[in-house]
Amino acid sequence: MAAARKKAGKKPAAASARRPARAQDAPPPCEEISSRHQDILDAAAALFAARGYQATSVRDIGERVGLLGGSLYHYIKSKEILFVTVHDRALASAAARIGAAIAPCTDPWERLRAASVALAEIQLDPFSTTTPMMNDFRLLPPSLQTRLIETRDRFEALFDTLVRDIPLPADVDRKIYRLSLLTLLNNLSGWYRPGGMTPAQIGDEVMKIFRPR
Amino acid sequence: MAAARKKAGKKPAAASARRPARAQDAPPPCEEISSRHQDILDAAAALFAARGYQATSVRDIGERVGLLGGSLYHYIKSKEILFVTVHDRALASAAARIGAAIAPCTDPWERLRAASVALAEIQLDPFSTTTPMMNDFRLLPPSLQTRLIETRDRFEALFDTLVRDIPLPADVDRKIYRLSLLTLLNNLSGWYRPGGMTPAQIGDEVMKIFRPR
DNA sequence: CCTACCGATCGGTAGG
DNA sequence: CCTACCGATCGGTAGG
Repeated sequence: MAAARKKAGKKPAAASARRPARAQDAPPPCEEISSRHQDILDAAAALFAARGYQATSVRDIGERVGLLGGSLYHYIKSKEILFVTVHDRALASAAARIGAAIAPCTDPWERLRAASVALAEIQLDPFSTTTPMMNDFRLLPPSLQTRLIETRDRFEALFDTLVRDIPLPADVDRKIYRLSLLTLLNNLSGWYRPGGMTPAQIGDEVMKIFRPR
Repeated sequence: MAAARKKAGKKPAAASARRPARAQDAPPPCEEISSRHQDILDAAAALFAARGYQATSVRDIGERVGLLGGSLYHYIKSKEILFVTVHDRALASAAARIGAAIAPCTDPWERLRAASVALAEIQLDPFSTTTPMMNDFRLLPPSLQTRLIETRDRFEALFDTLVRDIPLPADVDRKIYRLSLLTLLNNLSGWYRPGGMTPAQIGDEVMKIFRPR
């Protein structure tokens, strides 16, 4: 990281060099602007997921897309709002992936298993950008925290339905059950190391624990 | 937080004012030095637990004990090493508390239940300083990360023994089982809100899920 | 234990 | 989209 900053004497023009030249007086086509904006969202997602909000600077994000930090502010309003945008998109993408995974299943236990395996795969995919951002909003201002918590709660409501449908002993608290399962799956990356079990196998093992025998 | 910094025009002499005056030429008694050092460790533990490593500045810690940030460096070597010290002490204290909780139990399930309830109480105690620091070493240099992970692994080995002793279906992976239980208990503060169940009741509910019926 | 400061870095802006 | 900069803050140090 320090080395990357040291050798940054070269102009960060790599991204625009990859793009076909465009006459300077022609207005930028709408697609190019949104494509650059998309690059920024992708770079921010990867860095926030890997290092967290506080440890990611706008200059880091700019470097990834071939811009200086200040130049990002033509596309974003603030670092905080950028994080909220990235967070919302990541959860929406995760929800879609889980929805597709449970669609073919009808048995309640099969549906919960399919959703758990899908969430395990999302959280452990090294190229996924949903990973550990789900938690740790503490570094953002409280106003944004409530926004983020609302989005996360809406995402987790998916599991609310799935847990409601499974048969469980009467003395098991379904809210604790659901929160326990989600906490577990969301924090797999805290101890998972590639090379052993696959994410799908881990999801299956977790379901063994959570399914009464 | 901003308000506290704003009104800091007053000299931060509160701590030394509470202490009885000492003749300026007398050598400082050894106990006073270690007491001040202890105050720093306590303040750092509370702030690291509440805000995390990165969001806690040495000036914040100094303010809590009535010193300026730079003055801390008479007692500490660096912020990083201060964190390692605080972390080690917190885990040692937690291990002692859990050891005391399981001592009266002989039945393997009772021992695991007692340990889980004790860990839930530690993680949810608002005055405890063990809370969420167990994870999130990402902001520290890798050399210290391995130190911290070693300490944490030694702490969690306590649960290794407990899980080894319980009867479980042959197809349940005990490593996944142990890591799942620990992940769960260590992240209770992510969703727990005071006023509902007690930490002990939550520990009991979690054990219901993890105990095969 | 403070004063006074170092160099680095931060999010963000003006002005072109 | 860059240059050049703002004010704030950071961990840490010298020198008394």
